[in-house]
Amino acid sequence: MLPVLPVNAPYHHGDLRAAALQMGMEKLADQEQPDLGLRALARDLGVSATALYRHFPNKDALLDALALEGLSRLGHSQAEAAEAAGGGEAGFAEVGITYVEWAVQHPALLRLIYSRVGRVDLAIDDPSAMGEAFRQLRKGIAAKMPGDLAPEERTAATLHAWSVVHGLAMLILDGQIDYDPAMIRKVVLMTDFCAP
Amino acid sequence: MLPVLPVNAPYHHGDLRAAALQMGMEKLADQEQPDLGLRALARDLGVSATALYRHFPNKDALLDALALEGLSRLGHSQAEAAEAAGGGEAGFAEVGITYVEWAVQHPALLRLIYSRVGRVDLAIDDPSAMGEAFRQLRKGIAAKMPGDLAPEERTAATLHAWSVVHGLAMLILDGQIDYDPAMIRKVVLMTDFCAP
DNA sequence: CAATCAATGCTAACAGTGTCAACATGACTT
DNA sequence: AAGTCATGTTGACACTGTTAGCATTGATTG
Repeated sequence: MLPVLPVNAPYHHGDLRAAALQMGMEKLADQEQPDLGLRALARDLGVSATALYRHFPNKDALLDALALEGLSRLGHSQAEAAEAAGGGEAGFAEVGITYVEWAVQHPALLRLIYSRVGRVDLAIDDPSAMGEAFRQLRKGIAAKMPGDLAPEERTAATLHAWSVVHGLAMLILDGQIDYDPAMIRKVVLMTDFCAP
Repeated sequence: MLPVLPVNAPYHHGDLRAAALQMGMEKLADQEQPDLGLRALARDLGVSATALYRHFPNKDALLDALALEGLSRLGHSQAEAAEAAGGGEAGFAEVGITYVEWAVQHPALLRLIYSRVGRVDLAIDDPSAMGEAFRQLRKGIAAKMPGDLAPEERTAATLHAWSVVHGLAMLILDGQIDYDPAMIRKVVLMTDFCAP
């Protein structure tokens, strides 16, 4: 977290935007509840606070960018897990479990994502970002459910699965329940959609 | 939100602590994402910022107190709903649904609760607060499940039910899914614990 | 009843923040 | 080589949480 290029630093940084995002990601990875202050971040980058305004309109935009990047990484992890499990129903289960495991491994980042994902600006930047991250979930659910289900039931089942993994992740992050991989598996797989 | 007692205000407020909590609750009820600044709150109370330090050691303590009060109200709503439904299995379902509905009606407050409920200070203030709010849930789950279930399965089922309602509430609050009472019912009631 | 004292209020100040305006530097274009 | 524009800088403003020190009051004593 030391200033980058402390000596012989050229007047122009080269790629401050990327450096800021990387530094932000590191802070999010290191601390559980990092204070992503604009000034503090600039200080760690060895740059004046206002320099960041050449790359982001304001602090919110910077945090949105970090959240967007996190969302992308989460989506990739899920897709990887699904593929590794051979897709299909097993792959789908893995997507849900991966969601929770990823959240445990990146608590600050997931929290940032969810604190900003409802904001308009983020949606404007990339309307499909959320869909990208959760498309895996929806697709898997559709494949898993009986084909003759009413659309309403289908929607309910999708929301149910999504709620389980998201709620479980949040409760673990907030320290309400202990982290236990086996228990996570059990809870996520419990969503079985037995006929109503 | 105008200053209380703007004229002829006595030097001593009377019960500033209660007034601050009430004002905070009003702000939480009014705005979706209120900025509960200590100074701003004091201004609205018609009082100097530092006066609040006679009643709360710091801002965190004030927010903790608000979160604690919110937790209590949530618990009461759930207990009421369970009783109104006649207890038992129907009552239990109502507890879950009430959780989500309450979250929708008090978005800022629920968010505050969950942003602070993991903190040590809150637990120290009232170790049983969280248990109080969710005891309804656990009790209901225990009554609903088959009696011969292994403890591990029982725990998993409890976490599952908790995760569903909490995740659903969060997703609605974050604007990920639309508010639809009928759909909420359907999703919550979908937790059926069919034999594994 | 008067004196004291603790509770509760106040102002002033400090460090920190996000943000804007105005100026400086340097890399690329013509 | 000259000029332009992206990118950096300093300085300032308004805001925040917090502390120290002082003022006022209601309650508790002698």
